[in-house]
Amino acid sequence: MLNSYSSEDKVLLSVDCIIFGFDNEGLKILLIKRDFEPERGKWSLMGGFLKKEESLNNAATRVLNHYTGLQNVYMEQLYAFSEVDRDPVDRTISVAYYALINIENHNTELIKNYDAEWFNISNMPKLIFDHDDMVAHAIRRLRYRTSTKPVGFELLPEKFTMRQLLELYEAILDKALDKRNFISKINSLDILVKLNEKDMLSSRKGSYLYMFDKEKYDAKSLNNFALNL
Amino acid sequence: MLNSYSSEDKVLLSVDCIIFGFDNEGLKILLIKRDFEPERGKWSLMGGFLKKEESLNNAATRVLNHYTGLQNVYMEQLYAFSEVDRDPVDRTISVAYYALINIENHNTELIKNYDAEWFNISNMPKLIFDHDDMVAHAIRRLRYRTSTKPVGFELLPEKFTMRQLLELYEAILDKALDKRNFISKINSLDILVKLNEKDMLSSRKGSYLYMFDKEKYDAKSLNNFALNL
DNA sequence: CCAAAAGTGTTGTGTTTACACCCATGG
DNA sequence: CCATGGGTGTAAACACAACACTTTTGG
Repeated sequence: MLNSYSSEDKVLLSVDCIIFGFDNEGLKILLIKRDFEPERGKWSLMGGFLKKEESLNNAATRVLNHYTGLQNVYMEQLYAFSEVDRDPVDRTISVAYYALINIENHNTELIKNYDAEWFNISNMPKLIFDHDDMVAHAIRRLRYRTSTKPVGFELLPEKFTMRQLLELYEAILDKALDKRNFISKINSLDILVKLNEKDMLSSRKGSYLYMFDKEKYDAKSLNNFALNL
Repeated sequence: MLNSYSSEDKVLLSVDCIIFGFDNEGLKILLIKRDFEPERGKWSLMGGFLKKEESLNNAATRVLNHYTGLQNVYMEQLYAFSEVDRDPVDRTISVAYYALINIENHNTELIKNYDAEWFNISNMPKLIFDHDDMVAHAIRRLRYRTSTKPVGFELLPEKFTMRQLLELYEAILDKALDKRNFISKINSLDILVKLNEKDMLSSRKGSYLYMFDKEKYDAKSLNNFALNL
């Protein structure tokens, strides 16, 4: 009789998503007002339970899509949170994921219906359960990941200015960066294309738009792009 | 009726441990010969199921202690593996942990009884299920962690020579390091104490023994010791 | 013509790498 | 006395950090 591990305990597994976005006000995360007990009305990450016939990655993707309407989003598994009393209702282990989205692309209708809201990471409400820990983890991981892989572009529109890119890195790393040094480091990586097109909204002179050149980046097959900021 | 999420699926959760050790032959991991079906007789990581009343960290610690007799071991959660068909017997999500132990300290009787064996990481058998992935993950994480936190010492005896430390880093990073540069980097961190005691086994001249000075390290409260090797 | 942001290089400092010889000792 | 590993410093190349002025143009 070997087709089950019959005497072992089974538990609930959930995923919780830390959804990052970026705009000219800084780095933000998307939170939802919980509409069921316990902790109804408190702010929470977006989550859901793992179904028996899906992987954790699938579950995280499903949850993200459900709340934002988005697909093909950069997501990464963070950590499994498993303190026995972390959820007062039932024993639940939660695997946290973070996602990087272009804040302009998601379905604003959808998030309004869910009572969701973007919060600046420096100005966030207290969250339920251990969700604050999850967010802290996510920010640490995002800092590491952005200095190691070109994932920052996921948070920007397809075409962006150097100023936007600079401000993105400043927001993620939470420190001021030198404009000239930053630009020459980025240029030395040789993974952007400069377009013959300017963004005229931010200044009279206008500033050039750039795009991330994924082909070029992949061709280099760096396993680590070591952006030492 | 709010004291359960009653309609959600429950699943089995297990932990699997990648146990690293180091000796003069290199970096090793401890594997066990599986003694039940399926895959009886194949090599496997040491694992066990999560019990309802313990956290994942507790479960990992319990499993490690069960197989090695060790306590107070450096362990870190790696990643949750959740492909639907990863375990043919039953739907099981497994959270991988890695541990760093001083290979001389564990209970050799115990591991003999369990049909366990140390394998050099460059010379490992194929493992069951997705355990090879877990090991690959663990090695990557160990590389990152050792260049960022002083965890390498967990793999060495309390007193060790510079040569041992050098060879440890060479084994972890899988590359040759320059002896003089390595020693001056380590010394510049100022976290070792040089003892008035030599190891006379490795050479006629004898080489000085060192200890990691945790107090000194903590006092500096570096959040990252940036050993750029 | 002026306010506001864009764009652009150089220099000093510190870090990293490459490299080779003498020392101490047990046998 | 010699074989073996232990221990030590310097110079060149490179990467990083600090720094300020000119350009453009809409209003």
